[in-house]
Amino acid sequence: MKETGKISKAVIKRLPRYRRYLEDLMKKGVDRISSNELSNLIGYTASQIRQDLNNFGGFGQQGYGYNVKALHAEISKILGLDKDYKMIIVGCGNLGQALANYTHYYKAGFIVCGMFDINPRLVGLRINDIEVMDYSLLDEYLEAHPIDIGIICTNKGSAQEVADKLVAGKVKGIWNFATMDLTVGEDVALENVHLSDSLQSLAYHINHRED
Amino acid sequence: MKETGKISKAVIKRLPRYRRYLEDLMKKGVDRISSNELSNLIGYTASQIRQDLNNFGGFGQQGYGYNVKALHAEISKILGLDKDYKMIIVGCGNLGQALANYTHYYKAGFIVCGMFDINPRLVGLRINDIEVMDYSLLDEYLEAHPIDIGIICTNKGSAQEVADKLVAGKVKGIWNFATMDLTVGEDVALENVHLSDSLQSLAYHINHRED
DNA sequence: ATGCACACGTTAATATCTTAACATTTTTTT
DNA sequence: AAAAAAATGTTAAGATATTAACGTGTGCAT
Repeated sequence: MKETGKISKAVIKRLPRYRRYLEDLMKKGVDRISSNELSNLIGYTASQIRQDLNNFGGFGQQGYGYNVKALHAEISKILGLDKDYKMIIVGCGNLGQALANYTHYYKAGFIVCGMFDINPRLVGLRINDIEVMDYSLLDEYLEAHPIDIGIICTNKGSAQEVADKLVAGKVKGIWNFATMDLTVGEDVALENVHLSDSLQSLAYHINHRED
Repeated sequence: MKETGKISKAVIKRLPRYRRYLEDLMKKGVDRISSNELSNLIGYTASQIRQDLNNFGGFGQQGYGYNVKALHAEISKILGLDKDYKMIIVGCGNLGQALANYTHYYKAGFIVCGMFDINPRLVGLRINDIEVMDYSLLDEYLEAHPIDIGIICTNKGSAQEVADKLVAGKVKGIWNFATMDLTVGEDVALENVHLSDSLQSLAYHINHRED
Protein backbone atom coordinates (compact mmCIF):
# COMPACT_ATOMS: atom_id res chain seq x y z
CA MET A 1 0.00 0.00 0.00
CA LYS A 2 1.17 3.51 -0.81
CA GLU A 3 2.50 5.80 1.88
CA THR A 4 -0.63 7.40 3.27
CA GLY A 5 0.15 11.10 3.50
CA LYS A 6 -2.81 13.15 4.58
CA ILE A 7 -6.08 11.79 3.37
CA SER A 8 -9.00 14.17 3.45
CA LYS A 9 -12.06 13.40 5.49
CA ALA A 10 -14.25 13.54 2.41
CA VAL A 11 -12.34 10.61 0.95
CA ILE A 12 -12.73 8.57 4.12
CA LYS A 13 -16.46 9.23 4.16
CA ARG A 14 -16.69 7.74 0.69
CA LEU A 15 -14.80 4.55 1.44
CA PRO A 16 -17.63 2.74 3.25
CA ARG A 17 -19.85 3.52 0.32
CA TYR A 18 -17.41 2.04 -2.18
CA ARG A 19 -17.21 -0.97 0.05
CA ARG A 20 -20.97 -1.47 0.14
CA TYR A 21 -21.23 -1.49 -3.63
CA LEU A 22 -18.28 -3.81 -3.96
CA GLU A 23 -19.93 -6.16 -1.50
CA ASP A 24 -23.07 -6.21 -3.60
CA LEU A 25 -21.01 -6.92 -6.69
CA MET A 26 -19.23 -9.77 -4.94
CA LYS A 27 -22.55 -11.30 -4.01
CA LYS A 28 -23.65 -11.05 -7.61
CA GLY A 29 -20.50 -12.88 -8.64
CA VAL A 30 -18.96 -9.98 -10.52
CA ASP A 31 -15.19 -10.40 -10.74
CA ARG A 32 -13.98 -7.18 -12.26
CA ILE A 33 -15.19 -3.62 -12.63
CA SER A 34 -13.96 -0.41 -14.18
CA SER A 35 -14.09 3.03 -12.64
CA ASN A 36 -16.66 3.93 -15.28
CA GLU A 37 -18.97 1.10 -14.35
CA LEU A 38 -18.54 1.91 -10.67
CA SER A 39 -19.33 5.51 -11.48
CA ASN A 40 -22.63 4.50 -13.04
CA LEU A 41 -23.51 2.48 -9.96
CA ILE A 42 -22.39 4.79 -7.19
CA GLY A 43 -22.85 8.18 -8.75
CA TYR A 44 -19.38 9.58 -8.18
CA THR A 45 -17.41 10.48 -11.30
CA ALA A 46 -15.01 7.87 -12.61
CA SER A 47 -12.25 10.40 -12.14
CA GLN A 48 -13.02 10.82 -8.50
CA ILE A 49 -13.13 7.10 -7.93
CA ARG A 50 -9.68 6.64 -9.46
CA GLN A 51 -8.39 9.63 -7.55
CA ASP A 52 -9.78 8.35 -4.26
CA LEU A 53 -8.46 4.85 -4.64
CA ASN A 54 -5.09 6.08 -5.76
CA ASN A 55 -4.64 7.83 -2.43
CA PHE A 56 -3.97 4.42 -1.00
CA GLY A 57 -2.18 2.71 -3.84
CA GLY A 58 -2.66 1.35 -7.30
CA PHE A 59 -5.28 -1.31 -6.87
CA GLY A 60 -6.30 -1.46 -10.49
CA GLN A 61 -4.75 -2.51 -13.71
CA GLN A 62 -4.68 -0.59 -16.95
CA GLY A 63 -6.89 -2.06 -19.62
CA TYR A 64 -8.55 -4.33 -17.10
CA GLY A 65 -10.03 -2.35 -14.21
CA TYR A 66 -10.29 -3.42 -10.61
CA ASN A 67 -10.67 -6.86 -9.16
CA VAL A 68 -13.83 -6.62 -7.10
CA LYS A 69 -12.85 -9.01 -4.37
CA ALA A 70 -9.33 -7.65 -3.99
CA LEU A 71 -10.53 -4.05 -3.91
CA HIS A 72 -13.14 -4.89 -1.32
CA ALA A 73 -10.46 -6.48 0.82
CA GLU A 74 -8.15 -3.49 0.42
CA ILE A 75 -10.81 -0.99 1.42
CA SER A 76 -11.81 -3.15 4.35
CA LYS A 77 -8.22 -3.14 5.48
CA ILE A 78 -7.84 0.60 5.03
CA LEU A 79 -10.92 1.16 7.16
CA GLY A 80 -9.57 -1.23 9.76
CA LEU A 81 -12.34 -3.76 9.32
CA ASP A 82 -9.86 -6.60 9.47
CA LYS A 83 -9.74 -6.06 13.22
CA ASP A 84 -12.26 -6.43 16.02
CA TYR A 85 -13.52 -3.57 18.14
CA LYS A 86 -14.78 -3.93 21.67
CA MET A 87 -17.48 -1.44 22.44
CA ILE A 88 -19.56 -0.33 25.37
CA ILE A 89 -22.79 1.62 25.32
CA VAL A 90 -23.47 4.29 27.89
CA GLY A 91 -27.10 5.26 28.12
CA CYS A 92 -29.55 2.43 27.52
CA GLY A 93 -32.68 4.24 26.51
CA ASN A 94 -34.42 3.32 23.29
CA LEU A 95 -31.54 4.40 21.13
CA GLY A 96 -28.88 2.65 23.19
CA GLN A 97 -30.90 -0.54 23.14
CA ALA A 98 -31.49 -0.24 19.43
CA LEU A 99 -27.76 0.11 18.82
CA ALA A 100 -27.03 -2.90 21.00
CA ASN A 101 -29.10 -4.94 18.62
CA TYR A 102 -28.13 -3.09 15.50
CA THR A 103 -24.42 -3.58 15.79
CA HIS A 104 -24.93 -7.16 16.81
CA TYR A 105 -26.87 -8.04 13.73
CA TYR A 106 -25.21 -6.00 11.10
CA LYS A 107 -21.59 -5.58 11.92
CA ALA A 108 -19.39 -8.47 12.77
CA GLY A 109 -16.21 -7.04 14.19
CA PHE A 110 -17.96 -4.44 16.30
CA ILE A 111 -18.73 -6.23 19.53
CA VAL A 112 -20.82 -4.73 22.28
CA CYS A 113 -19.22 -5.94 25.52
CA GLY A 114 -21.09 -3.95 28.08
CA MET A 115 -23.87 -1.47 28.69
CA PHE A 116 -24.25 1.15 31.38
CA ASP A 117 -27.08 3.26 32.68
CA ILE A 118 -27.85 5.33 35.72
CA ASN A 119 -31.51 4.34 35.78
CA PRO A 120 -32.11 1.56 38.36
CA ARG A 121 -34.97 0.20 36.30
CA LEU A 122 -32.63 -0.59 33.45
CA VAL A 123 -29.69 -1.86 35.51
CA GLY A 124 -29.68 -5.63 35.56
CA LEU A 125 -31.66 -5.94 32.36
CA ARG A 126 -30.24 -8.14 29.65
CA ILE A 127 -30.32 -6.64 26.18
CA ASN A 128 -29.19 -8.87 23.41
CA ASP A 129 -27.43 -10.97 26.02
CA ILE A 130 -25.54 -8.03 27.42
CA GLU A 131 -26.18 -7.03 30.97
CA VAL A 132 -26.84 -3.40 31.78
CA MET A 133 -24.51 -2.35 34.57
CA ASP A 134 -24.76 0.57 36.92
CA TYR A 135 -23.15 3.72 35.64
CA SER A 136 -21.10 4.05 38.82
CA LEU A 137 -19.19 0.94 37.80
CA LEU A 138 -18.02 2.43 34.52
CA ASP A 139 -14.59 3.59 35.73
CA GLU A 140 -13.56 0.30 37.24
CA TYR A 141 -14.97 -1.63 34.32
CA LEU A 142 -12.78 0.35 31.94
CA GLU A 143 -9.77 -0.26 34.14
CA ALA A 144 -10.37 -3.99 34.05
CA HIS A 145 -11.43 -4.31 30.40
CA PRO A 146 -9.70 -2.60 27.51
CA ILE A 147 -12.37 -1.06 25.33
CA ASP A 148 -11.90 0.37 21.86
CA ILE A 149 -15.09 2.32 21.31
CA GLY A 150 -17.44 4.07 23.69
CA ILE A 151 -20.94 4.79 22.45
CA ILE A 152 -22.69 7.71 24.10
CA CYS A 153 -26.48 7.59 24.07
CA THR A 154 -27.18 9.75 27.06
CA ASN A 155 -28.93 13.09 27.17
CA LYS A 156 -26.77 16.06 26.43
CA GLY A 157 -26.41 17.05 30.06
CA SER A 158 -24.38 13.95 30.85
CA ALA A 159 -22.55 13.50 27.58
CA GLN A 160 -19.35 15.40 28.32
CA GLU A 161 -18.94 13.75 31.71
CA VAL A 162 -19.33 10.35 30.10
CA ALA A 163 -16.85 11.30 27.40
CA ASP A 164 -14.32 12.32 30.05
CA LYS A 165 -14.71 8.98 31.79
CA LEU A 166 -14.32 7.12 28.52
CA VAL A 167 -11.20 9.07 27.64
CA ALA A 168 -9.75 8.50 31.12
CA GLY A 169 -10.58 4.83 30.60
CA LYS A 170 -8.45 4.79 27.46
CA VAL A 171 -11.00 4.20 24.76
CA LYS A 172 -9.65 4.84 21.28
CA GLY A 173 -12.79 6.30 19.81
CA ILE A 174 -16.18 7.69 20.75
CA TRP A 175 -19.40 7.32 18.79
CA ASN A 176 -21.53 10.14 20.01
CA PHE A 177 -25.31 10.23 19.65
CA ALA A 178 -25.91 12.97 22.20
CA THR A 179 -27.12 16.26 20.79
CA MET A 180 -23.93 18.00 21.77
CA ASP A 181 -20.40 18.61 20.61
CA LEU A 182 -17.87 16.86 22.80
CA THR A 183 -14.36 17.86 23.69
CA VAL A 184 -11.91 14.98 23.71
CA GLY A 185 -8.15 14.73 23.47
CA GLU A 186 -6.33 14.71 20.15
CA ASP A 187 -5.58 11.02 20.50
CA VAL A 188 -9.22 9.97 20.68
CA ALA A 189 -11.24 9.58 17.50
CA LEU A 190 -14.69 11.11 17.61
CA GLU A 191 -17.61 10.46 15.32
CA ASN A 192 -20.83 12.34 15.87
CA VAL A 193 -24.28 11.24 14.80
CA HIS A 194 -26.43 14.26 15.37
CA LEU A 195 -29.86 12.94 14.48
CA SER A 196 -31.50 16.18 15.40
CA ASP A 197 -29.21 18.14 13.08
CA SER A 198 -29.86 15.65 10.34
CA LEU A 199 -33.61 16.01 10.65
CA GLN A 200 -33.32 19.79 10.59
CA SER A 201 -31.27 19.61 7.41
CA LEU A 202 -34.02 17.52 5.93
CA ALA A 203 -36.55 20.16 6.90
CA TYR A 204 -34.50 22.78 5.11
CA HIS A 205 -34.28 20.74 1.95
CA ILE A 206 -38.00 20.04 2.02
CA ASN A 207 -38.61 23.77 1.94
CA HIS A 208 -36.10 24.43 -0.83
CA ARG A 209 -36.77 21.63 -3.24
CA GLU A 210 -37.06 23.81 -6.33
CA ASP A 211 -33.63 25.41 -5.91
CA MET B 1 -34.20 38.01 4.25
CA LYS B 2 -31.75 38.17 1.36
CA GLU B 3 -32.52 36.49 -1.92
CA THR B 4 -31.32 32.94 -1.37
CA GLY B 5 -29.30 32.11 -4.45
CA LYS B 6 -27.67 28.73 -4.23
CA ILE B 7 -26.59 27.86 -0.76
CA SER B 8 -24.06 25.07 -0.47
CA LYS B 9 -24.86 21.95 1.44
CA ALA B 10 -21.95 22.50 3.78
CA VAL B 11 -23.54 25.73 4.95
CA ILE B 12 -26.88 24.05 5.60
CA LYS B 13 -25.17 21.34 7.61
CA ARG B 14 -23.73 24.00 9.88
CA LEU B 15 -26.99 25.82 10.54
CA PRO B 16 -28.41 23.36 13.09
CA ARG B 17 -25.15 23.59 14.97
CA TYR B 18 -25.31 27.37 15.13
CA ARG B 19 -28.83 27.03 16.33
CA ARG B 20 -27.90 24.67 19.13
CA TYR B 21 -25.30 27.03 20.53
CA LEU B 22 -27.64 29.97 20.24
CA GLU B 23 -30.26 28.03 22.15
CA ASP B 24 -27.77 27.38 24.94
CA LEU B 25 -26.88 31.06 25.02
CA MET B 26 -30.54 32.02 25.21
CA LYS B 27 -31.00 29.70 28.16
CA LYS B 28 -28.03 31.33 29.85
CA GLY B 29 -29.65 34.71 29.32
CA VAL B 30 -27.02 36.01 26.92
CA ASP B 31 -28.46 38.77 24.76
CA ARG B 32 -25.75 39.52 22.26
CA ILE B 33 -22.76 37.76 20.78
CA SER B 34 -20.04 38.53 18.27
CA SER B 35 -18.78 36.26 15.54
CA ASN B 36 -15.52 36.06 17.47
CA GLU B 37 -17.18 34.84 20.63
CA LEU B 38 -19.27 32.38 18.63
CA SER B 39 -16.10 31.20 16.96
CA ASN B 40 -14.56 30.40 20.33
CA LEU B 41 -17.64 28.44 21.33
CA ILE B 42 -18.39 26.55 18.16
CA GLY B 43 -14.96 26.15 16.66
CA TYR B 44 -15.64 27.57 13.21
CA THR B 45 -13.66 30.65 12.26
CA ALA B 46 -15.32 33.99 12.84
CA SER B 47 -14.94 34.66 9.16
CA GLN B 48 -16.85 31.56 8.23
CA ILE B 49 -19.62 32.37 10.66
CA ARG B 50 -20.10 35.82 9.16
CA GLN B 51 -19.88 34.38 5.68
CA ASP B 52 -22.42 31.68 6.44
CA LEU B 53 -24.94 33.98 8.05
CA ASN B 54 -24.55 36.53 5.33
CA ASN B 55 -25.80 34.03 2.79
CA PHE B 56 -29.23 34.66 4.21
CA GLY B 57 -29.08 38.31 5.08
CA GLY B 58 -27.45 40.79 7.40
CA PHE B 59 -28.58 39.65 10.80
CA GLY B 60 -25.88 41.46 12.73
CA GLN B 61 -24.96 45.01 13.42
CA GLN B 62 -21.55 46.60 13.10
CA GLY B 63 -19.97 47.44 16.41
CA TYR B 64 -22.56 45.39 18.26
CA GLY B 65 -22.66 41.81 17.01
CA TYR B 66 -25.69 39.57 16.75
CA ASN B 67 -28.79 39.51 18.88
CA VAL B 68 -28.92 35.95 20.16
CA LYS B 69 -32.67 35.57 20.26
CA ALA B 70 -33.25 37.17 16.89
CA LEU B 71 -30.53 35.14 15.22
CA HIS B 72 -31.91 31.95 16.71
CA ALA B 73 -35.31 32.81 15.32
CA GLU B 74 -33.89 33.61 11.89
CA ILE B 75 -32.00 30.34 11.66
CA SER B 76 -35.04 28.42 12.85
CA LYS B 77 -37.04 30.04 10.10
CA ILE B 78 -34.40 29.34 7.46
CA LEU B 79 -34.41 25.68 8.47
CA GLY B 80 -38.18 25.64 8.36
CA LEU B 81 -38.60 24.93 12.06
CA ASP B 82 -41.43 27.41 12.29
CA LYS B 83 -43.60 24.78 10.64
CA ASP B 84 -44.84 21.36 11.68
CA TYR B 85 -43.93 18.15 9.92
CA LYS B 86 -46.08 15.07 9.85
CA MET B 87 -44.02 11.93 9.74
CA ILE B 88 -44.52 8.22 9.44
CA ILE B 89 -42.07 5.49 10.30
CA VAL B 90 -41.79 2.41 8.12
CA GLY B 91 -40.03 -0.45 9.82
CA CYS B 92 -40.64 -0.72 13.54
CA GLY B 93 -37.69 -2.70 14.75
CA ASN B 94 -35.54 -1.38 17.54
CA LEU B 95 -34.41 1.63 15.60
CA GLY B 96 -37.85 2.58 14.35
CA GLN B 97 -39.22 2.33 17.85
CA ALA B 98 -36.35 4.36 19.23
CA LEU B 99 -37.01 7.10 16.71
CA ALA B 100 -40.70 7.10 17.54
CA ASN B 101 -39.77 8.03 21.07
CA TYR B 102 -36.79 10.17 20.18
CA THR B 103 -38.59 12.56 17.94
CA HIS B 104 -41.46 12.77 20.36
CA TYR B 105 -39.31 13.83 23.22
CA TYR B 106 -36.76 16.01 21.57
CA LYS B 107 -38.31 17.74 18.63
CA ALA B 108 -41.52 19.61 18.83
CA GLY B 109 -42.64 20.21 15.30
CA PHE B 110 -41.73 16.77 14.05
CA ILE B 111 -44.78 14.68 14.71
CA VAL B 112 -44.92 10.93 14.23
CA CYS B 113 -48.43 10.22 12.95
CA GLY B 114 -48.17 6.59 12.03
CA MET B 115 -45.98 3.54 12.03
CA PHE B 116 -45.91 0.59 9.66
CA ASP B 117 -44.41 -2.85 9.72
CA ILE B 118 -44.79 -6.09 7.87
CA ASN B 119 -44.22 -8.22 10.96
CA PRO B 120 -47.57 -9.44 12.41
CA ARG B 121 -46.10 -9.47 15.89
CA LEU B 122 -45.53 -5.75 15.77
CA VAL B 123 -48.75 -4.77 14.00
CA GLY B 124 -51.28 -3.54 16.53
CA LEU B 125 -48.65 -2.57 19.06
CA ARG B 126 -48.80 0.94 20.43
CA ILE B 127 -45.48 2.72 20.60
CA ASN B 128 -45.49 6.08 22.23
CA ASP B 129 -49.23 6.17 21.64
CA ILE B 130 -48.88 5.49 17.94
CA GLU B 131 -50.36 2.34 16.57
CA VAL B 132 -48.28 0.14 14.33
CA MET B 133 -50.25 -0.56 11.17
CA ASP B 134 -49.81 -3.30 8.64
CA TYR B 135 -47.45 -2.42 5.84
CA SER B 136 -50.07 -3.35 3.25
CA LEU B 137 -52.09 -0.36 4.39
CA LEU B 138 -49.34 2.14 3.65
CA ASP B 139 -50.58 3.19 0.20
CA GLU B 140 -54.12 3.95 1.24
CA TYR B 141 -52.95 5.65 4.42
CA LEU B 142 -50.83 8.03 2.37
CA GLU B 143 -53.75 8.73 0.07
CA ALA B 144 -55.92 9.66 3.01
CA HIS B 145 -53.34 11.53 5.10
CA PRO B 146 -50.88 14.04 3.70
CA ILE B 147 -47.48 13.23 5.16
CA ASP B 148 -44.38 15.40 4.98
CA ILE B 149 -41.63 13.01 5.97
CA GLY B 150 -41.24 9.27 5.59
CA ILE B 151 -38.72 7.57 7.83
CA ILE B 152 -37.29 4.33 6.50
CA CYS B 153 -36.02 1.91 9.12
CA THR B 154 -36.34 -1.30 7.18
CA ASN B 155 -33.62 -3.64 6.07
CA LYS B 156 -31.92 -2.72 2.85
CA GLY B 157 -33.81 -5.26 0.79
CA SER B 158 -37.09 -3.42 1.29
CA ALA B 159 -35.85 0.14 1.41
CA GLN B 160 -36.20 1.11 -2.26
CA GLU B 161 -39.69 -0.37 -2.48
CA VAL B 162 -40.72 1.61 0.58
CA ALA B 163 -39.16 4.75 -0.86
CA ASP B 164 -41.13 4.28 -4.06
CA LYS B 165 -44.36 3.98 -2.11
CA LEU B 166 -43.55 7.06 -0.09
CA VAL B 167 -42.78 9.06 -3.20
CA ALA B 168 -45.96 7.86 -4.87
CA GLY B 169 -47.77 8.88 -1.69
CA LYS B 170 -46.42 12.43 -2.10
CA VAL B 171 -44.12 12.76 0.88
CA LYS B 172 -41.84 15.78 0.66
CA GLY B 173 -38.82 14.21 2.25
CA ILE B 174 -37.33 10.88 3.25
CA TRP B 175 -35.14 10.22 6.27
CA ASN B 176 -33.36 7.02 5.38
CA PHE B 177 -31.75 4.76 7.96
CA ALA B 178 -31.42 1.74 5.72
CA THR B 179 -27.88 0.79 4.75
CA MET B 180 -28.50 1.62 1.14
CA ASP B 181 -28.58 4.53 -1.28
CA LEU B 182 -32.06 5.30 -2.47
CA THR B 183 -33.24 6.68 -5.77
CA VAL B 184 -35.99 9.25 -5.46
CA GLY B 185 -37.32 11.97 -7.72
CA GLU B 186 -35.76 15.43 -7.84
CA ASP B 187 -38.69 16.92 -5.98
CA VAL B 188 -38.22 14.75 -2.90
CA ALA B 189 -35.65 15.69 -0.28
CA LEU B 190 -33.51 12.83 0.93
CA GLU B 191 -31.38 12.68 4.04
CA ASN B 192 -29.39 9.55 4.76
CA VAL B 193 -28.21 8.38 8.14
CA HIS B 194 -25.84 5.56 7.34
CA LEU B 195 -24.91 4.34 10.81
CA SER B 196 -22.82 1.57 9.43
CA ASP B 197 -20.78 3.98 7.31
CA SER B 198 -20.36 6.23 10.29
CA LEU B 199 -19.03 3.44 12.45
CA GLN B 200 -16.61 2.42 9.74
CA SER B 201 -15.32 5.97 9.48
CA LEU B 202 -14.75 5.86 13.20
CA ALA B 203 -12.77 2.65 12.81
CA TYR B 204 -10.58 4.34 10.24
CA HIS B 205 -9.89 7.31 12.47
CA ILE B 206 -9.10 5.06 15.40
CA ASN B 207 -6.38 3.45 13.31
CA HIS B 208 -4.99 6.76 12.08
CA ARG B 209 -4.97 8.90 15.17
CA GLU B 210 -1.37 10.03 14.89
CA ASP B 211 -1.80 11.52 11.41
C1' DA C 1 -19.32 66.01 21.38
C1' DT C 2 -15.52 63.71 19.67
C1' DG C 3 -12.57 59.96 19.17
C1' DC C 4 -11.51 55.23 19.62
C1' DA C 5 -12.45 50.53 19.56
C1' DC C 6 -15.54 47.02 18.04
C1' DA C 7 -17.43 44.05 14.79
C1' DC C 8 -20.20 43.46 10.76
C1' DG C 9 -20.64 42.75 5.68
C1' DT C 10 -17.99 42.18 1.75
C1' DT C 11 -14.19 41.58 -1.37
C1' DA C 12 -9.92 39.35 -2.17
C1' DA C 13 -6.69 35.58 -1.47
C1' DT C 14 -5.76 31.03 -0.32
C1' DA C 15 -6.59 26.36 0.12
C1' DT C 16 -9.08 22.29 -0.92
C1' DC C 17 -11.77 19.35 -3.58
C1' DT C 18 -13.50 17.78 -7.97
C1' DT C 19 -13.33 17.04 -12.78
C1' DA C 20 -11.02 16.70 -17.08
C1' DA C 21 -7.15 15.41 -19.97
C1' DC C 22 -3.55 12.44 -21.27
C1' DA C 23 0.23 9.22 -21.58
C1' DT C 24 0.91 4.43 -20.73
C1' DT C 25 -0.07 -0.30 -20.17
C1' DT C 26 -2.99 -4.23 -20.84
C1' DT C 27 -6.48 -6.74 -23.18
C1' DT C 28 -9.01 -7.97 -27.07
C1' DT C 29 -9.91 -8.41 -31.88
C1' DT C 30 -8.86 -9.09 -36.63
C1' DA D 1 1.20 -10.61 -34.86
C1' DA D 2 -0.27 -6.09 -35.17
C1' DA D 3 -3.60 -2.69 -34.39
C1' DA D 4 -7.39 -0.96 -31.91
C1' DA D 5 -9.90 -0.41 -27.74
C1' DA D 6 -10.07 -0.18 -22.82
C1' DA D 7 -8.97 1.70 -18.57
C1' DT D 8 -5.59 2.87 -15.22
C1' DG D 9 -2.53 6.27 -12.60
C1' DT D 10 -1.29 10.89 -12.72
C1' DT D 11 -0.89 15.65 -13.92
C1' DA D 12 -3.32 19.77 -15.01
C1' DA D 13 -7.38 22.67 -14.93
C1' DG D 14 -11.48 24.20 -12.98
C1' DA D 15 -14.75 24.79 -9.32
C1' DT D 16 -15.85 25.31 -4.28
C1' DA D 17 -15.03 26.35 0.08
C1' DT D 18 -12.48 28.54 3.64
C1' DT D 19 -9.79 32.12 5.58
C1' DA D 20 -7.92 36.64 5.67
C1' DA D 21 -8.16 41.59 4.85
C1' DC D 22 -10.46 45.77 4.95
C1' DG D 23 -13.76 49.61 4.70
C1' DT D 24 -17.62 51.35 7.16
C1' DG D 25 -21.16 51.96 10.52
C1' DT D 26 -22.19 51.67 15.59
C1' DG D 27 -21.67 52.07 20.41
C1' DC D 28 -19.08 53.44 24.39
C1' DA D 29 -15.87 56.24 26.96
C1' DT D 30 -13.73 60.44 27.94
